Amino acid sequence: MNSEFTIAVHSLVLLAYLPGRMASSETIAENVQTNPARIRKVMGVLRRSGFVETREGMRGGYRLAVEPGEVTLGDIYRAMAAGSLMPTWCSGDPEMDCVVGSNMRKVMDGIFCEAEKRLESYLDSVTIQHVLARIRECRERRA
Amino acid sequence: MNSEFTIAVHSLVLLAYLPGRMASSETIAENVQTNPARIRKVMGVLRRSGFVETREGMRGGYRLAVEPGEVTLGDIYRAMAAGSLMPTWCSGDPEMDCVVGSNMRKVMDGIFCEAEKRLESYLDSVTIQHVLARIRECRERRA
DNA sequence: TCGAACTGTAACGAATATAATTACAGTAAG
DNA sequence: CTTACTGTAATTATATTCGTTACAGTTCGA
Repeated sequence: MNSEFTIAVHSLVLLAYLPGRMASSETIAENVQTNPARIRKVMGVLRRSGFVETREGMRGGYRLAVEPGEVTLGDIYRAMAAGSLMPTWCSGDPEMDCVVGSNMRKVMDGIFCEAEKRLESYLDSVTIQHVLARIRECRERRA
Repeated sequence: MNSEFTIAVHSLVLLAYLPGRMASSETIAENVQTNPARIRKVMGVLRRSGFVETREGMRGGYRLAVEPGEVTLGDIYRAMAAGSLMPTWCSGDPEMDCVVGSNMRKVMDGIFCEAEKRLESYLDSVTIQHVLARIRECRERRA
């Protein structure tokens, strides 16, 4: 799994936790524990997908553009990491003689494709709101 | 996803396609399109998990030790690539002050863990026999 | 209108992960 | 006792991921 997915989820949850406010890439980066440029790159994708609004210039930053209960991790996955389940390395070769060697790639593609559907369908059952709620549970359990 | 998983599935399907016979690491490597040392490494794991029998020395090699209809891709996944869904890179830091930053890691862990369960449950529904059958379908469709 | 505080983006380098190669000791068949 | 194998590890090559730096463009406010 792509770690940009994790960053995207973390950032959106943080924005949901700070409703209305603009958070700068530096603020988010500190919370996520990475550098601001990486955050800006991820947020660019989220902006183009309509999940956040951005404002450039002084007092600019990022703000959630959707209801936390309306965005699922599946939506974020599709925007950030679609196809990440399939390994880059593929076995076999369609040009070879053997039935197994020549068709394995296509068959495995189908399997990974179906596996990804299952994964997405689970991720679709979890919203940003859910994630934030789980985080708040952690706090209560500690208290 | 780990590409050793793909190699393992491919190898086992090939062995199921060549029932009874011993296949050498070189034969398998050619079919998979990689090098024999890599195959031997993967087969070592499959042997320790009981999926194949190996014989060293002349005319040695690998042979399926189980019924193709009895081994699922889930079994292979657990042997070869368990935990591969979770990214190595983690966001946040349990030591920090913010509720979000300090708990995100644990919450995401839980989500990836559940996602992996779903993935495994799908992979458990596909056996080596199924994969081989799909490959044979490719041949028939071509004819 | 100028400077400070931001985003957007790309280029580069460092660190890490993945795959190929090579080597060689051990084992079994003939 | 030689040949054809596996088992395993070390080394190198390659690809990917992540961090860093840089800078043009934008907006706010003094």
